[in-house]
Amino acid sequence: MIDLKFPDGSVRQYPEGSSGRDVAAAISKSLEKRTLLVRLDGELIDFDRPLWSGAVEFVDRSDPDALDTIRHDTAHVLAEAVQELFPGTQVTIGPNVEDGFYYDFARDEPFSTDDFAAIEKKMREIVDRDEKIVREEWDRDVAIAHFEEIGESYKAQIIRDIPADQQISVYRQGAWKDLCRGPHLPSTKHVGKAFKLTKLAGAYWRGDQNNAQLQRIYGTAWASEEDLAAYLKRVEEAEKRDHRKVGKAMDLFHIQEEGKGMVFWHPKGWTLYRALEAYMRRMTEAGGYVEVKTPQILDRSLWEKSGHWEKFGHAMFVCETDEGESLAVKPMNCPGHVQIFNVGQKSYRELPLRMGEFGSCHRFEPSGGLHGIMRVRAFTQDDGHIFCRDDQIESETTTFVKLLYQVYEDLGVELHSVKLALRPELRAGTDEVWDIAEQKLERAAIAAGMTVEMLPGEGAFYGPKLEFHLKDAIGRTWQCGTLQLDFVLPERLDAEYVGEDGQKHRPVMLHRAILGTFERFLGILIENYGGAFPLWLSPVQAVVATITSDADGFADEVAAKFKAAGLRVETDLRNEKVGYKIREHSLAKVPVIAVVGRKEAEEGKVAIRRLGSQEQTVVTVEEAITMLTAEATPPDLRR
RNA sequence: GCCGCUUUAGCUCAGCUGGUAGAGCACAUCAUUCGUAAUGAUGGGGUCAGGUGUUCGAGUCACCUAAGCGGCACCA
Repeated sequence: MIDLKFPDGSVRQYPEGSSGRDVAAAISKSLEKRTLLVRLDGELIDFDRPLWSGAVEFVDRSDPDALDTIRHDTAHVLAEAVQELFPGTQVTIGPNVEDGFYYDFARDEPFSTDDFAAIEKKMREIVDRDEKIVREEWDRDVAIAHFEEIGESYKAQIIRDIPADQQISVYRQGAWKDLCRGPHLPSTKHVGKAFKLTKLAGAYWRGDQNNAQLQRIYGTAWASEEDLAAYLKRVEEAEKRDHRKVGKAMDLFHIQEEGKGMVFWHPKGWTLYRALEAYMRRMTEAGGYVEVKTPQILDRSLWEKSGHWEKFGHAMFVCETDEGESLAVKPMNCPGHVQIFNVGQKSYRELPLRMGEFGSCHRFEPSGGLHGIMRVRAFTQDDGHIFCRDDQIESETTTFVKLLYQVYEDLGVELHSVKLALRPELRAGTDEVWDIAEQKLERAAIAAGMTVEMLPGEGAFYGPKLEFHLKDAIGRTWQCGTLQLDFVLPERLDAEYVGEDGQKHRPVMLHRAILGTFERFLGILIENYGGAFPLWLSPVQAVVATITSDADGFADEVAAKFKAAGLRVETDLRNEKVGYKIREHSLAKVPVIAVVGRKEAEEGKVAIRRLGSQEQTVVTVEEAITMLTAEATPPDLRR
């Protein structure tokens, strides 16, 4: 007998070998009918799989765990459909991901998105066939031989790599079967039809570009048609906030063929950029940084010495002079900052020395990785290097994280996640140094109150790094802020200070950025606000629009007063109806429209209309200025 | 860089099975002076991304190149 504990606390005994279905059926017909999976001691298992003693819960369609399984099963249905329609296609892996799933196929012929309709149709057929999904446990050698025999070499490879002590389970749905850990739904009917294939992509086998490239089909799947429709609607809405669209519509910037990955900032975009830059300059100065400026191009020898040439030489823009010199456009600012640190003698009394630069860098990024202004070849980092002693790492980390949090809060962005990237395969520095660096950074992160996700192998070549990720409009995450601990560069570039003991010591270097790059961060900001920026960031803060030309003189007067008060203002004196002007400036996301007609001109007032509201507030010009300048004050200057 | 897709007027997009380009918005001119999300009329504007080929004839078909988009890989 097995003992099952139910959510209400009761414990009951069932015969050995009872499945979730047996137990549910004994309780009620409707429970059996709506249940898809069983949660046994927190682990999700098949409804028809024999249970063992533990705490049991029945999982129905509304459970988030069920949704993950629905997505995973949809991937299986996709694979079955594809193999039915395109014989000879090999299956590999097909996990569920956020909002959906994908499946990687190996096939000589390319798939096309034109195939999606036929595949979806076949998938619906499979759902209608209501194939039972049955778990089988196989012997490894039998499984390997079987999958080899049917030409599924990727599956055979996967089985070979499964640790010897692990059970090999195969799920059979109808005539189709797939190696899978499970769990799965009882039958294909339960997958439902709230799915849609969304995109087609190439993906390397096991994520390694030295391996074969597979064809990945992505899809989305939901528990109900309504959820699917809502999701598609959400995506559609999010796409409208795309920084490339908004950037074009608001005339903020453009990129053209002759400057791939390089941004032409237009007047409005540059105004936004400068508002952000001015804010960052104040924040970093207040944070105890000294600002510097270092050369754009430096001799190759310096990059060789720093180690960047070896690792990233291929991605650097290089110039050769007629005199035979070889120089590189800086891909980063660190070596330059060390040069400044190295001039003269530094005392321990000067540490921590926080050095900042809005450093314009260039990197020859792979063409396929470029993305709007988020991933570019020419960018400006809000870079900074903190030279400090070992015993200052923790407090400097805490101070930095505090500053970063303050900036993100001021800018209204939400931190998605913090990750700690650990030693990569190709790296500088000894393992002992890395042990210390990783340990120190983790401890400092914990001390700063962060929960961090570990990323083995993803660190910089000179040290581990903390990554601060933000989300774009459609949910992709981007690394923005970073804090990197570095024992290697000071060594390579001979940075030293005189300690309390009169001896020379190596400082530790903390590389850090809050925005990461202005380009990427502005991309995120544009998408987060959908172009409707808070007043202090808005490129055009107010438009003074006339109703008739009688008010032209007064409108100019109002605009002049706004401008004198520091507001970014434009006038709209065109011979157009006021409704037309309102529409146009609203679409242009101008936060404040000050309408003036004959009445306002006589009374010295303006009718203020805010973006997103139909309301009008009629106030004197002076009242408007007081109100708007207060709101247009950057957050750090209000404190 | 790799895989798939896309590229037509300043912008957003039509253009069927090949028969030498079209809409809306924008722009210009004229009329209209109007009270909070589109006033009307007229007009100008295109080497159909670039190239090569097939064809009597190519925006349309094939191939090459480039950029963009979606992923993958990369990301100091």
